[in-house]
Amino acid sequence: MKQKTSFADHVYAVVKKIPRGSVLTYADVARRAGNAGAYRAVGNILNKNFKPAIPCHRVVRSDGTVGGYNRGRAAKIKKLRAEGARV
DNA sequence: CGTATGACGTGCA
DNA sequence: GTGCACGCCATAC
Repeated sequence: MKQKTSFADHVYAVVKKIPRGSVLTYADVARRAGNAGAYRAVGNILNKNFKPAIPCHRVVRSDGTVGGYNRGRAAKIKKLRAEGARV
């Protein structure tokens, strides 16, 4: 069957399902996407295929640090803090 | 196909 | 606790 869903599509689906006030790590997203260990690709895909419908700002590093954001880490941190995330 | 890149993760000094 | 280097996987060229 044609795999219309690439790893990136899974990542988007997972990130889109992140509830407000919760944050997942890149490793977590990669695990849910079906490719644990591909946390490297997760960040890469989000960075190259950023979508406004995806709360990618809820994806942080395993350390709890924000990491990066196409709009600026400050905006991401501010958003996460507004939701109650610890950054 | 091979090389280069990256919003990462872990280990070590 | 901080900084540097290596390794990992997917995507782009």
